[in-house]
Amino acid sequence: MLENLNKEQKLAVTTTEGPLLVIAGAGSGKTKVLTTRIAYILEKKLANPSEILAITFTNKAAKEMKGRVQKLVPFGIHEMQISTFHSFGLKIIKENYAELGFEKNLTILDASDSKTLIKKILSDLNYDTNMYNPNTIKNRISSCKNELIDAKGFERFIASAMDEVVHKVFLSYEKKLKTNNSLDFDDLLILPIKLFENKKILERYQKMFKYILIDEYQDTNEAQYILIKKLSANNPNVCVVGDESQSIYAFRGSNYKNILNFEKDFKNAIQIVLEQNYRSTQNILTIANNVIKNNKQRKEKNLWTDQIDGDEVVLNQVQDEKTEADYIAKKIKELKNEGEDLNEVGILYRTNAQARPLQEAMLENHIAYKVVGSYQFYGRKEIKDLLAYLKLLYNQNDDVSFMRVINEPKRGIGNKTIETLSIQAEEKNCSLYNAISEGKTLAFKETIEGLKQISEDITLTELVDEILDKTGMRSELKKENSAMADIRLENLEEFKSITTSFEENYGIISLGEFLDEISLLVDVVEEGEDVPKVSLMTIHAAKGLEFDYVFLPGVEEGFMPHCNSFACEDDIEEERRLCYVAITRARKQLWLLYTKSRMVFGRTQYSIPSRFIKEMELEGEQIETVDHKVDLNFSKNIDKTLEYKIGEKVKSDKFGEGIIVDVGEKILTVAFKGKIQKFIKGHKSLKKL
DNA sequence: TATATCGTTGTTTTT
DNA sequence: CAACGATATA
Repeated sequence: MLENLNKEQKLAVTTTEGPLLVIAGAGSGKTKVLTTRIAYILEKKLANPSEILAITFTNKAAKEMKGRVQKLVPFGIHEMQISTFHSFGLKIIKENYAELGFEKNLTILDASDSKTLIKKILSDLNYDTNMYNPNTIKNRISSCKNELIDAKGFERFIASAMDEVVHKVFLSYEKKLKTNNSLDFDDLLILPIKLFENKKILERYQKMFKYILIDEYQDTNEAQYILIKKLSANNPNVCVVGDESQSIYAFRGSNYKNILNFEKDFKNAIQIVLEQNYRSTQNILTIANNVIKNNKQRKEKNLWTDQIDGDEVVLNQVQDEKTEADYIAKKIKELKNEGEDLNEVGILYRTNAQARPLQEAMLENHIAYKVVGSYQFYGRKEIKDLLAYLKLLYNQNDDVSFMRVINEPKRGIGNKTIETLSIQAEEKNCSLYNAISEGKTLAFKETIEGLKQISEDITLTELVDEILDKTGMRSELKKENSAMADIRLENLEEFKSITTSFEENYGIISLGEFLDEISLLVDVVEEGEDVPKVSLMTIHAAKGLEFDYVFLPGVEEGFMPHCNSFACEDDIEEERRLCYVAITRARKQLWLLYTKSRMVFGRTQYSIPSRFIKEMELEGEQIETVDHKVDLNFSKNIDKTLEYKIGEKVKSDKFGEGIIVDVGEKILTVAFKGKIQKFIKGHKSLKKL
C-alpha cells in the first residue's frame, strides 16, 4: 500500500494519531495520500468504516475519492461517510429535523429558487427591484449566513439604507424558509452547527467518528470551519489537506487563513509539506511558481519536479475572441491528428460567458466537446416545472415550487388570485397551499392531494407519468402540437430515464431521497457515449482536475484578474491564485492567449494583456503572435443559401429529429430528445424537414 | 387573465 | 447581447 509513496506522503498516511496538516502543492499526490490514509486506517483496524468521515467540496471529488478508496479496500465502502460538506449537513439535519423545528419533508431551494423567493419578498415589501438588486441582496444574506450571522444579529451591522433593506428581507426570507419547511444551501452548513448547541446531540456525532479527513481545507468558510471544530472538539484525529495557493472561493466566504491557523487551532498539530509535483513539466511549474510568488500572504513552499523541461509554454496574442477560439480549435485538431486523446485537452476560462465562441469553434471544426458544470438539462423550463411538482408533492409548504406550478399549465389563476391567496396565507401565517379555501385553486389542491394519495403505491417513474397526466402538463403540450412542444414532451420522457436509472441503482427510491440527491447534484450524469471530448469549463470547476494539454483564453486585464477585483489587493491575490490553479492543471503543454480586442457586453473593447503574464517571466522566443485570421477551410460542406427560423423542424444523422431553438450568426441551436446540440448553419449533417 | 412587444439593465467565480 | 420586467392590447 505504501510502496508507491514518497517519504512525505508515507508520513502523511501513517501519522494517524493527532491533528495533521498536510500542505499539498498542486499535483503533489493529495488525493492519493487521503485515500491511502483511509485504507491504512482500516487495514490497521484503527477504526471501523463507519467511524471515518471524509469531507470534500464537490460531488465530483467525493465520487472520485469513493472510487479510489474502493480500489484499496477489500469490502464495500457504503458504510463510510465520504461526502461533501453540504450533503453531510443535509444528512444531519434530516436526522434531527424536529429538534430544529422543521417537519419531516424538507425541500431544498437551489440558487435560482432563492432568488425567486427574494424577489417575491422585495415586491411584497414594496421595494423597487431596480433599486435593490435581488442578486446583491441574496449574496449579502448568503455571506452573513456563512459567517454565522443570523437575521436578527445582522441588525448591529446596519450602516446604510441598503443594509436596512437587506435586514428586512433577511428576516422575512428566514421566516419564509421556515414556514415553507425548506432550506437553502447555506442552511445545510449552519443548521447542523445550531443543532450542535445541544450537547447531547453534539456528543452523539462526536462519538460517531474516530477519524476525520478534510480535503481542500483552504476553501473552508467560517461555517464549515466551526462545524469541523465542534465535531472534533474531543477528537484529535483530524487530518486536513490543502494548499493556500489554491484558495479560490473567498467570494463564498472561504478563508485560507483557516489553513494558516491550523496549528494554532489544533494543539500539537504536525505539519507535512508535499512539494514534489508529479504532474507538470518543469516549464509549466516554473511559470506557476513565478506567478504565485507575487502573493504576499502564503506559506513558503516551492514546487519542484524531476520531470524534463518539456514543451515550452506558448503565449499568443490574437485579434479577438473569435480568432482566439479558432486558434485553439486549430491546435486541438493538430493534437488530434498526432493521435492525442481529446479527453486530455481542457479549455479553461475565467467567466462562463467566454464559453460561447469557444463552443462555436469546436462545432465548426467538428471537435467533440463537453461543457462541464452547465445546467443545460435541469435548467430547462419543463424540467424545472416537473421538479417543482415533485417538490410540492413532497412538501406542500414549499411556496416557491407552489408559485412555479400553480398556473402551469394555464389554469386561469393569475396575479389577482395569487395576491388574495398571499394575503390569506400571511394572515393565517401558513403556506400558500394551506391557505387555499376556494375557487380554481381548490381544484388544483385536489389534484395535488390525489397525486399524493397514489404516490404511496407506485414507483417514482410511474409517479412522474401520473403528474404529467393529472396536472395536464402532457395534454397541454400535446394540444399545442408545435415542434417545441414535442421537444418539451420528449425532455419530460427523458426525465423518466433519470428516475429509472436512480431506481436501478438504489432499488426503490423514495421521492424524498430522490429530491435530496438531485438537489445537490450539478451535472447530469453522462450517458455512455465513449467519444473522447475536449472539456470546456471555468477555472473554478477545473480545480482538482488535470489535463495533458491546457488552453487558457482571455489572459487579460479585466478577465484574469477580473475587473471586479481591481480595487482590492486581497482580491487581486485571489485572482493570482486562480491563475496559478489554471496553470497547474496542465501536465504536458500550456497555451496562454490574449486578444487585441474583445466583445464585452455587446461592445468591442480593446484588451490589455494580464499583469500576470509579466509575472510569469516567460522568455522571448515563447511568445508568438497570430495577426491574421486563422484559416480553417471548412466551408466546402456548407450551404450558405439556407435560412433558418426558430421552431423549425430539422433532422440530424446522429441525433434524429429536432427543433431549432436559437439562430445565431453562424450557429444553430437545436433541441433533441434529452439534449441540446449546436450546429453550423447550412452544414450537410443537418437537414431541414 | 393571457400574450406580445418594447425597453432596460446588468456579468465573476459555486455548493 | 440576452434576459427580464413593465406596459399595452386582446
